[in-house]
Formats: sequence, structure tokens, C-alpha cells
Amino acid sequence: MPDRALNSDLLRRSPFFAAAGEAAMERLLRPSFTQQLPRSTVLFDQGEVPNFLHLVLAGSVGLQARDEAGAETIVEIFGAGELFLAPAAILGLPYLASGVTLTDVRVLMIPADVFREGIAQDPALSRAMMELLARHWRLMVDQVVDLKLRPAERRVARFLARRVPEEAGAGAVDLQEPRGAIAARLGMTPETLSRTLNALEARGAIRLSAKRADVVDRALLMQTGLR
Amino acid sequence: MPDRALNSDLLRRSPFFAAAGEAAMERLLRPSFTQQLPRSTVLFDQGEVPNFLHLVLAGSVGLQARDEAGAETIVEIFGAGELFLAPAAILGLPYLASGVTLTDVRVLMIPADVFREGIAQDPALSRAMMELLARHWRLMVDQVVDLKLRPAERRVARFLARRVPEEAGAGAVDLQEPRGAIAARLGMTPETLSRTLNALEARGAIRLSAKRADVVDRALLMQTGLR
DNA sequence: GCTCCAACTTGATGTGAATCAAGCAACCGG
DNA sequence: CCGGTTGCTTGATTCACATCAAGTTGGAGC
Repeated sequence: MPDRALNSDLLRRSPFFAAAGEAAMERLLRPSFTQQLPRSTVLFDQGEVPNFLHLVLAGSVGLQARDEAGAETIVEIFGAGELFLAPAAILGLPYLASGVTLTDVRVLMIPADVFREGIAQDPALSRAMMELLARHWRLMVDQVVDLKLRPAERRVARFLARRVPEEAGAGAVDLQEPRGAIAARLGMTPETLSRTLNALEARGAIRLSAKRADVVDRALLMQTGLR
Repeated sequence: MPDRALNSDLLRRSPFFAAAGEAAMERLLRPSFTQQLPRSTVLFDQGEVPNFLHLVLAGSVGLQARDEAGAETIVEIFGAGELFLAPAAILGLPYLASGVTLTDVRVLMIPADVFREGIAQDPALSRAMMELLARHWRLMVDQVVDLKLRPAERRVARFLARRVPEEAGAGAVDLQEPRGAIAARLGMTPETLSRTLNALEARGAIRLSAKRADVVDRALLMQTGLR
């Protein structure tokens, strides 16, 4: 099956499975299955106990948290190749956020018990897991710093820049996920995001088209004078 | 040495060593040593490569991040019994924040290489580490939700409430660390923190004295109508 | 094609918290 | 005891961003 081959190629490339090794990958994959889901599907709900780990094969998934008043936000967006296990699976605690598809999505569903057995027995897998957790912790630290120190325009600029290959001076950034989701991830309203993107375009740093933003000048985008 | 006995008791109680087991604890502790440091000491600096893991024995330590413009904030505050290894040690990457003592502090310094060997060889330790990372990830998720959804007064209320035993209706919260540090941890200025604490006192939820806040009415403090 | 609805943008106004600017207590060394 | 520094509070003002309120655009369904 060509599709299956394509998937396993993506998996092998993912930093997680690269570190875990073929054996662990084989072991986790055997009892797993993929699912094709339309946008706005709830993968799991805040408060549930995890039965699966999710690995995004295509599209993107948002971690959506709801506070006591019912207000919602997106904590993080995970794209193709990312395993986002919500450490809930490790701790055996209820999710503290929901998983919602932000685009049409293909996900690999890995049974949580198989995974738990795996990390108990396979040191390479457990090592890979630790590295994944460490990286994810750092992502969140970075976001906290972003929210505390940087104004909206700068957050948007960084968000776009991070999606362009490091060394490239320019590149296209897909914005397939709804504006509202991106805005929530960045801690602002859709209105503010819209205005900010326009401002960056006016500055000549990006060019907007339908579902993408073309980074024209990375240096300009990241310019520190940027408010 | 009575001091040593006291420490090891604290250590045994810490969720990390409780999970890691006596053997791992013994192994990590042998090559470690403690240090007594005055307030405002830098334990390690953003950008450095980690040589030690730190376990707070007394006092509190702040994870302080600096952005490109030189502005600073406190990402998290760690208190007695907490191992805060900045996953840098696992990944072997430079710290993305500095560690600064917010009070007089006693810390246990665990050599990073001993720790790395430990997690490679001892499954119980590696398991404990994973759980620690998972818990820390959740702390950061919680903080992101806080910053995105809750106004200043509510953040302060939650911060105070989290420091009172769950089931207790009232209790004293130590505010030993400088106001500026607490404000930064909460993503606000010292001025705003000061005003907010006054507002909570006016509301009758807390009573302020020198270096502490007495939670008088936990329910009132966490009241959802609270702006 | 036209209609309807959701997603997004654009504009006008409001506001929570930052900033700016004094005060004021506690603490230190002399 | 006293001048100076440091940390905190209090008050006046400003501003970045949210909120509220129309547009506008683009599909999806018929």
C-alpha cells in the first residue's frame, strides 16, 4: 500500500521515532491504526482519561483548554509528524485540555496501554519519550515568555518565522487552520491577528494570499525594533 | 549530622525521589553536595550548558528568562522539595532561562553526568524523571491558560489558593519572595500585584501582613464571579 | 446561477493593566 | 541617630488590545 509506505517514511523521520528506534516503532505501530477526520472533530475531551496517544500524519490538531467560565483557548498546535501525547497518558491522569482537529486530519492512534508497556520495557523508547517531554516543556516555556514579554505583533512575527526553514531568508507559511485558532494560540483575538498581519504586510515583511503568508523578508519580520 | 538527616527526610518525601526509589536516590546523592546561597544569586545562566541538576532544600528559586530586548520575567518559582532540572540537562542543550535565588536558599547540586548515567541505567529513575517532566509540562500548560484566559485578579487568587492545602478553607501563604518576582511569575507588574492584593483584602478574601497573606475565605477567593 | 451561512476583515469605542511619578517604610552602614 | 538605598505602595495618565458592530468574501447546498 503506497499510503502506508508514505506514512512510515514520515514516522521514521519524526524526531520521536528516530530516537526510539525501529524496534520500538514496530512494536507501537502493530496494534495502532490510522483515522481520517474532518476539521473540527474532537479527538478527546478535557477531563477524559486517555486511551490513545495521537500522532499527526497530516493536517493539524489543536490542544484546546476551557476555563471554569467556559472560555476557550488553544494552548498549542501540533502538525504533521508530531506525537502529542498529552503527558496525561504517562501519568494516567485526565487530560487537562481537549484535542480538536483544526483542518482535515489523518492521525495515528496508538493504544495507551501498549505505549505504557513499551516505555516500561524498552529503554530506547523511554529515552525518546523523555526527550519529547523535555522538548515540549521547552515549547511551553517559550510560549509563556512570549505571552509575558512580547506584544502581539512580535508574537505573530515569531510564529510565522518559526514556520520558515531556519536558514532561508524567505518562504511560504501555510495558514490552513482557522484564523481564530491561530489567534487563540497566540493569545489574541482574531481581530487583532487580522490587523497585525496587515501591518506586517504594510511593513513589507510578508505577502498575504488566500491560505498562506509568504515571508518576503525574514530579517525584517524579526527586526527587533518591531513593536 | 542532624542537618543531613533532615534533608534526606525532605528528599524521601519529594514526589520525585519517592517514585525513583531508595537505590536511585542513594546513587544520585553520593556525588552531590549542598550549597547555601543568599538571595539574588544566579545558579546558572540562560545559554549555559548544564553541569548540575538542582534540588531546592529550602527557600525558593526562580526560573528567569530574558528576551532579546533584555526584558526579564519569571517563568516559574520552585520551592522546597522541588527538583527543577530544566530539561536542558536531559537534552544536553543550553538553558533557555536562568536560575536565580529569590530568598536565601539551600540547594542540592547533583552532577549532570551522574544523573544522565542514572537515567540510562535505572528504569525506576527514568520513570520518575518522565513523571516529573510530565507534571512540569502540565504546570506550564496551566500557566499558559491562566495568561490567556484569566485577568490579573483571578490569577493572583489562584496563585494564593494553590498554596493553601486543598481541603482547608483557610490558611497562611508565605510570600517570602520579592513582590516583583511574584508579579513577574503572574505576568503583571508589581504595581498591579499590589493593587490586586489590596482589592482581594477589601473583598474580605485575604488578610495581609508583613511577608504573608492569610487566606480567610478560600471560597470567596476562588469565586467565579471574580473579575 | 442564487441564497445562506460561516469565516474573516474593517472600523469605532471601551477598558484592564502598563507606565510614569511620587510618597513612604524598613533596613543598612557609618 | 541619620542619610541613603531598596522595595513596596499609591495615584494620575496612557495605551495596546479587547469588545462591539458592521461590512465583505467565499464556499456549500439547492
